[in-house]
Amino acid sequence: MSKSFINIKELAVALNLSTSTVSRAFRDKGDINADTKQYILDKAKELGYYPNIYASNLRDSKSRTIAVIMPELANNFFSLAVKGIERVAQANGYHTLIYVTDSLYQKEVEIVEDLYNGRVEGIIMSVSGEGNDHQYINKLKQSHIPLVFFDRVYDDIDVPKVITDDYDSSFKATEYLLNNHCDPVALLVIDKNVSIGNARMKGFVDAHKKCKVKLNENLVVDCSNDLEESCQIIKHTLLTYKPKAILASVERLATASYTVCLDEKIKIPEEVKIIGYSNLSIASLLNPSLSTITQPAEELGTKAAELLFDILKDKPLLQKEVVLEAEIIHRVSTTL
Amino acid sequence: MSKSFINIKELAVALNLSTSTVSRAFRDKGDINADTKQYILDKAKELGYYPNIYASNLRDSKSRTIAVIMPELANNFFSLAVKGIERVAQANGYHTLIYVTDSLYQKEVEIVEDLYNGRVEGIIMSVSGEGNDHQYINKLKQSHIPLVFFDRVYDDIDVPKVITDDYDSSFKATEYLLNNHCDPVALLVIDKNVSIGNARMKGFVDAHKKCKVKLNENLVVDCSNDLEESCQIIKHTLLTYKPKAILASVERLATASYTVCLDEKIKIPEEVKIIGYSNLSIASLLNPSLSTITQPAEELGTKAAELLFDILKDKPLLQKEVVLEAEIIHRVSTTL
DNA sequence: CTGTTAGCGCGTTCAC
DNA sequence: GTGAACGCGCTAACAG
Repeated sequence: MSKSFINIKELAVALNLSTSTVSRAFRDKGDINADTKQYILDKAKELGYYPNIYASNLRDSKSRTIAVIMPELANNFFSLAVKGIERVAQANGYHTLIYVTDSLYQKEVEIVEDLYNGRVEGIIMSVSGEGNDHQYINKLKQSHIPLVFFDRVYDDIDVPKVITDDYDSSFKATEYLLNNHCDPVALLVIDKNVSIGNARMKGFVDAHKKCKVKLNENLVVDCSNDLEESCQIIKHTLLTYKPKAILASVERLATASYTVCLDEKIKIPEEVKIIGYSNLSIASLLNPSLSTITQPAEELGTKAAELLFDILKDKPLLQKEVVLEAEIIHRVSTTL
Repeated sequence: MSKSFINIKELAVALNLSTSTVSRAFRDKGDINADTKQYILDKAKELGYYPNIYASNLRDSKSRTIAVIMPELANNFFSLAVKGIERVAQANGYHTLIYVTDSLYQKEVEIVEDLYNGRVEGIIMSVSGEGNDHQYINKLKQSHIPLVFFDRVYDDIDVPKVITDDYDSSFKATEYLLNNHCDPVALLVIDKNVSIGNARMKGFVDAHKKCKVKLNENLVVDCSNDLEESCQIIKHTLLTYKPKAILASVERLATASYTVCLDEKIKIPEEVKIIGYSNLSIASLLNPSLSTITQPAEELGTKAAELLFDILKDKPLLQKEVVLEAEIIHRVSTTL
């Protein structure tokens, strides 16, 4: 840090008091005369003294800082989630570090490893590396740094999780489509292996079973993080398999589908219906208005942060897993 | 922080070496035997030793942390900007703290004051409190903590700024509308006093002068941070003054205008044209597609972060003020 | 190349 | 109610 102008010793000298007395003035135990305390505080303000946070951290083994690690930030879902987290942290007098992995497992590992040293008291994470080794997470336990997952989780790691019931929402959305003559329906995912993609896929598959509709494997479509590439894949799917409906597992793929349909002059919802997981506040302003499965993103973040602070405060955890409800909102894009 | 299992002393004992030798193994000066270094690193890994970051911070007066302070996070512009900042920070081996003020001046002051103590080496901020006292910013200088403004700035504070030419883009957009028989045109702002709102208003006013169109003061409309309230205000403006065009100074007000027009069955662009400052990636998917003035949000963040790191590295600053260009994209909502 | 020593700034004993 | 002294964990001098 850039050196603050004055430290406790200098302030003590200026006040003709001991450093311990000065220190006491900044803590809130009644072990100091009210007058001297005020005297000290006034002088401190005058001289611009602020206790060095890192010395305190070292002394107390407390950093009052948490970390949020997520695959991306610049999207409606994650920025809302972080907003919720930051708000709770601020309310608890904590600071919030953010780390974006760009969906890269290796980056996630590096970031977490950089946190073993105690920089933060706790971590809230939405994961990037399902299908990879997760042992590095366990070292966190050794360092006594609590971890809470939200939305995208590792099922094989036993930490508190805050999620929405992706299986259920996907199942319901798919069932709705199948029951309304939208066979075949295509599922667009980013990564089948990620917990989210996985649950949403299972719901999709099981809805087919329930509706006794045979599923064409080619209609579970792995897209890309790259928009251009995804559009190509979607276009190919649309032209080749002519699905009557699309279920997009992330917002980006829903809007990409719109773009493709616009380009290819495929009419929504007449020729293809579209519904997608999305936190777009203006879904109703799209052309046509987009049907959405909307997760309570901010609440997810809030809840995850609250869980983390419960742990930090040694409160007994009521639930290891919090499942919030997603809302399915049918708009014009799935109108029959 | 939660105590890491083992400290340097214990590791040194386990290795039968001195702490300074151990310390050297973790730094990258060539002042240690390669073999002993490897020996130490191996043992460290085995025992799960990680240098305590706060002890290092204290020792070196370096935190390798920066702060981002902004009015809001959950919107396209700011989340993109933060993405850019975080990326640069990560590339420099720095950590990024984020703070959201909810556009509250008082919160901004509290947050900044909480940073005087040297928690961070530098601050990147988009401000919330134009029209208030900014003296508290100057204390940062006393603490030698560099500050860079982006997008929303205090003109009376002399620190590096990364902005777009809001006056220019607003002028051009307004001029376009006035030259195409869209008189009167309404300007929607959140806060006339904020630098952004101010520059965008000046451009708006001056375009009227240039086009020799008399400006109705009632058509510079102060909206709210609350969506519902803003819609009411916009509706009132639309019904009372019947503007032929709307220039929305922030994305939220553009989409709110769409919502009002949808509700009131006012046709865009036939009855009213709409253009807005926006980073919506799907502006072209709206009904009708939205004309936008788009700022290079991520680049703004990137540039601000680069400037800050230049300062931290004592590089000479080439420019006190970086002005990036916004792009005006006309779509259907301003079609004549 | 390695060990010894002396703080970084603060907060908490324990005396007085 | 206040001060002296120690140590949190680490690293930079300095010596050897």
